Amino acid sequence: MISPRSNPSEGDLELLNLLWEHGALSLSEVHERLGRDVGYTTVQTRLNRLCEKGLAEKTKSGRQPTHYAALVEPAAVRETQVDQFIERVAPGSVVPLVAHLVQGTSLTREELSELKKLIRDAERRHKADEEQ
Amino acid sequence: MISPRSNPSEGDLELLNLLWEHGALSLSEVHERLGRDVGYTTVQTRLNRLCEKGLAEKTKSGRQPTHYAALVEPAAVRETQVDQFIERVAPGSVVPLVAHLVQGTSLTREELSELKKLIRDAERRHKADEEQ
DNA sequence: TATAACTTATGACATCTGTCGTAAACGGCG
DNA sequence: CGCCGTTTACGACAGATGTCATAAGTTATA
Repeated sequence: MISPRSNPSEGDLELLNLLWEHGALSLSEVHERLGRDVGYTTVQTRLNRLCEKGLAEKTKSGRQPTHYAALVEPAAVRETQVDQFIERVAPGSVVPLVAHLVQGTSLTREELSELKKLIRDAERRHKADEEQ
Repeated sequence: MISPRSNPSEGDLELLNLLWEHGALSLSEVHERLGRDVGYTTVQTRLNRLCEKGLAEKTKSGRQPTHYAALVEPAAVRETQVDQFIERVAPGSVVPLVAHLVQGTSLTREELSELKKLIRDAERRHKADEEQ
């Protein structure tokens, strides 16, 4: 895994999410898929800065327009983001945050069972630790 | 609840966390409690900007130095932050993020039970909705 | 090939944020 | 009263970020 030279900004993540979802994209493809109404060269600048930060790279093949490919893994970036977020928003108190998430109506039944399973696993690990 | 004129930045949250924890503080008190090594007038500027944003206010009583008091509730701010965070970091997929939290953070047994209860409640609400 | 369409390079600008210096205002004490 | 430490006001600056315009280069096609 290449280490990025700096943290992705909010806008960087907007772009990275697209590259993660669709794979390498050309400037015009990114511009299309950005739902928002933003200038073409704005997207260009932001993609280039993404490269300068080591978060993406330009790949050229034949006479296709340059494509931009993410250089960082979604899971890794997101985990770092989560950790930093907790640190700055609610130092040392995750429960209320998760509570808000779970109470927001968005979760499906499947997601709820997944979470339940995660918690059961965590409890098991807890118990195992105590028995040491 | 007063509505803030803009979103708290990362640095704003650092200050707000202090004001939420200790109540209204004077500039020098904030400066002390900020563990980091940062200039006195830096803290001054940042506290004043917090006020300009409608996130805090100056309160003067007698000949005490001015105190800064948060004007927004921690829970409300944090919930907004969580929602925005999810939207930009992992649009529409909370589970992996919560997974990382549950696995990475060392939650106590009590916290785990709380979470379990939250999920049970959410499942109940889910079921109730279906039976409509 | 010439022209239109698309792609790319550059430079510019405003705002936000974190950082600080300088200096004025204020309050207590000798 | 006059000095000194504290408090406050104000302005400045740099870097990050989002925004875009202009123009040069490239590709496809009529």
